Amino acid sequence: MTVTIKDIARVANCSYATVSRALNNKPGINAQTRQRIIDTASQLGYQPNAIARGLVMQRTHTIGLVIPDIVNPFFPEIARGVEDVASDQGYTVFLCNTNWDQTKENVYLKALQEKRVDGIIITPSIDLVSANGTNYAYLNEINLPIVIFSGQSTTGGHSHIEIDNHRGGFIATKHLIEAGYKRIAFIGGRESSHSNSERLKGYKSALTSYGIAIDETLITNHDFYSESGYALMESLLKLPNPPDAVFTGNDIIALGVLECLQKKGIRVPEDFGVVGFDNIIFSGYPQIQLTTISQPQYLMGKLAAEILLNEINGLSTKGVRKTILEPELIIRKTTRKLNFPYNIREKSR
Amino acid sequence: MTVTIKDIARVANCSYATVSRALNNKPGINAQTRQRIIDTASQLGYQPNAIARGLVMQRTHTIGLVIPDIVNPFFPEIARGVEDVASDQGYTVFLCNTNWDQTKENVYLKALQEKRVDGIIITPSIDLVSANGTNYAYLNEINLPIVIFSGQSTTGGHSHIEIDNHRGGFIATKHLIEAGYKRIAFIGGRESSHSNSERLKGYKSALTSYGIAIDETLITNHDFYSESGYALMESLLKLPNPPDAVFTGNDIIALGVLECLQKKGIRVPEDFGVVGFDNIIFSGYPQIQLTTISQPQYLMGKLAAEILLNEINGLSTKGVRKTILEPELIIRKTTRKLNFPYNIREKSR
DNA sequence: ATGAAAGCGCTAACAA
DNA sequence: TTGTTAGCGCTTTCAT
Repeated sequence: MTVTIKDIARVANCSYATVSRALNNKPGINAQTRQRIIDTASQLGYQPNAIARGLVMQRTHTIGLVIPDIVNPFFPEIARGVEDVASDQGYTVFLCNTNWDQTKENVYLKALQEKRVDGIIITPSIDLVSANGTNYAYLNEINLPIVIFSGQSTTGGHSHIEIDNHRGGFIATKHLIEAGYKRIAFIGGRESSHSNSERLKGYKSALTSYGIAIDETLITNHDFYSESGYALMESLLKLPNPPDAVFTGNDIIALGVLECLQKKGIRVPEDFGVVGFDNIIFSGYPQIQLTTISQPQYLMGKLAAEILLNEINGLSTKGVRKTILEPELIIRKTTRKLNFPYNIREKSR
Repeated sequence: MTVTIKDIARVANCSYATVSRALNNKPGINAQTRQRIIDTASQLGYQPNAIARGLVMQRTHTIGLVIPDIVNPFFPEIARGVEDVASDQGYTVFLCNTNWDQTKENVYLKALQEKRVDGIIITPSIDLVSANGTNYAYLNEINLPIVIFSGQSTTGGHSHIEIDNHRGGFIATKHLIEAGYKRIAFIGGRESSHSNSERLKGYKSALTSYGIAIDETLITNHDFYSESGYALMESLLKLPNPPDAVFTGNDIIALGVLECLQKKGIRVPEDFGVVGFDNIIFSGYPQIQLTTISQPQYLMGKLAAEILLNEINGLSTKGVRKTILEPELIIRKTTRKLNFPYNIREKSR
C-alpha cells in the first residue's frame, strides 16, 4: 500500500540502509547511487513515515500549545506567532484549547506526553504559584522542555515569558486616577488566573500609592468573557455608591462593560472611564477605541516558540529564561484626557 | 529513562504481551494479574508511547486542521468546534495556519501526511474547482479522509461542508437593493478563494434579478483583511460615479470599509449601506452593529469534525457527505430599514 | 561505499 | 490465561 524504504531498496537494488542514507543526506555514499535512490523514491511517490522515524529518533518535531481560550483574539495572535517560527523550523503544533477547564488541561498534558511532543508552550489556566496544594505542581512532573506563557514557574524550572502584569495593572489604574475618576472598580476574569491576580495587585498598589482606600466592594471577578463584564458592571452600578471607572481583566471584559454602560446611557469617557488589558486588534477599531494596556501578542508568541525550540535543540539551558516584557498604556477614547490637576505624588511601587 | 511495558513486565513478573493486554483492557486475562499490572504501571509512572502504538496500529488519533487565517475570528470558532469533538473522541489536532499561502499549505499537507494523521479538515486557500490546471488537484492525491470546509471537491471524492455562499451573496445584495441603495459595490477578499467567488456570483445574480446592470468598476477584490477593505473603499470613493453601498467578502473587510467611511465623514446607514459576511462575534457588538450574513461557525466546526471522524472510523462512506447550510441575513445598523417601495419582483435564481 | 542486523515501544497472531 | 515472536518503518552501529 504505502511505499517504504524497503520498496525503494528493492527497485533501486540496494539495501534499505543505503536508502536511508541517501534520503537523509548522510555522508559516505556514492553520488550516483544517491541520485538513483532519490529518483526512484520520487517515482514511487515515497513519503517518509515520521512516526517510525520518531520512534527511533525519540524526536517528533512536534510541540504542544496549551491555551485557555482560542476564541479570545489575544490567543490567535499568539498561536500565529508560535506557528510561524515552529513551521519555519520544521515543527508542527498541536492546538490544545482548554476552555479554562483544569481537567481538560490535564487531559491534554497527558495526551501530549504520550504523543511524545518535543516540548510544550502553556498558558496555565490557574496560577501555579499562588495555588497552594500539591495538585498544581503538575508541570514539574513533566520531563520535557516547557515554556510558561503568561504564568510563572513554581520551581523556576521552566522558562517563562509574560508581560509585567502587575505593572500593567498599576499604570492602567494610575491613568484612571490621574484622569480624575474617583471610584475606580476592578472587574477581573478568573480569580485563580495568574495574569488576573497580578493585574489586580497592580490595581491595588496604584490606589495605595495615591492614598486611595481599597474598597473591596468594588473588586469583582468572574470570567474572561464579555457577558461576565456586562453582568458585573450591571451589579456594580446598583451599589449605593457606584464606581465611576473600571479597570478590567482583559479587553473582552471591557467590551461587555462598554455594552452595559451604553445600555444604561452612561457617557464614556465623560462620566465613566474604562481601561482594558491586552490591546486585542478590535480595541483599536474606530468604533471601539478602548483605552488599554498593550501586549505585543504576535511577538510574544514568536519569542515563546523560539525559547522553546532553543531548549529542545539544546541551544540554551532549560528553565533559565525569564522574559518579562514592559506593558504600554494605549490611551484612546474610553478615558478622559489627563487634564485633571493632581497633586499627590506617585510613590514608587 | 522512560518506563516501557518491558519494565512493567519485569517487575510484575510476566511477559510484556500480558502487560499490553492488561493495559488495553483486552479480554482473556486474569483479573488479578491485570490489577497487579495496572498497579505497577501506575507505580512506575508508566506513560504509553503513542508513537510506538501508532506505528503498529497505523492510526495516530491525530487530525490536521488547515486554515488560512487563525487571526480572523471566524476561524477560532471553527477551531474550537473541531477541537471540542476531536478531544471528546480522543483525537488531537494539528493547527496549520497557512496565511493564504499556497506554498505553505502544500508544505503543511505534506507534513501532515508524513506524520500520518488520520484525516484532514481543510479550508483551501484557493478554489479547487474554478482553478483549472493540474496544480490544484493536490487534494486528490492524498489518500486520507478529508473534509473540505468552505470549498468544494474537484472530483466529489471528499465530503465538504459550507454555507451556501452564492445564496448568501444574493440575499446580502438583495437586502441592499431593497433598502434603496442605488450603486452597490462589491469589495471581496482573495479573488481565487472559493467562498469569495461564490459570494461575488451571488451578488451579480441579485443585481441581474433586479434588472440592475453589473458595473465592473464597482467590483474589487484584494485580501480578507480590513486594511484591504479600507483601501478599496477609498479608491471606490474616488470614482466619478461612486457607490452608495457595498457588500464585502467578509466582516473583517467590512470593518475596514466602515473605518474608511467614518474617516470620510460619510453617514452609515443613511447615505451608505454596508453588508458583511460571516457574522463574527464582533460584528454584533453595540458599537459595530454590522449588517451581515451569518454562518454558524462553532456548529460548522463541530460538524466538520464529526463527519471526518465518522469517515476515519468507517462509520460513513468517504466523500459522500455534502453539507450545505443556509445563510441568514442579520440586519443591524449599517443598512437602512426596508422602507423603500420596490416594485420589481425578485426573479427566482 | 554498502550491507546486515539490532532495536525504538508497541500490538497481535500463534503457541503453549 | 499467559508467553513467544514477528513485525510496524525507520536509523544507526558494526562489518564487509
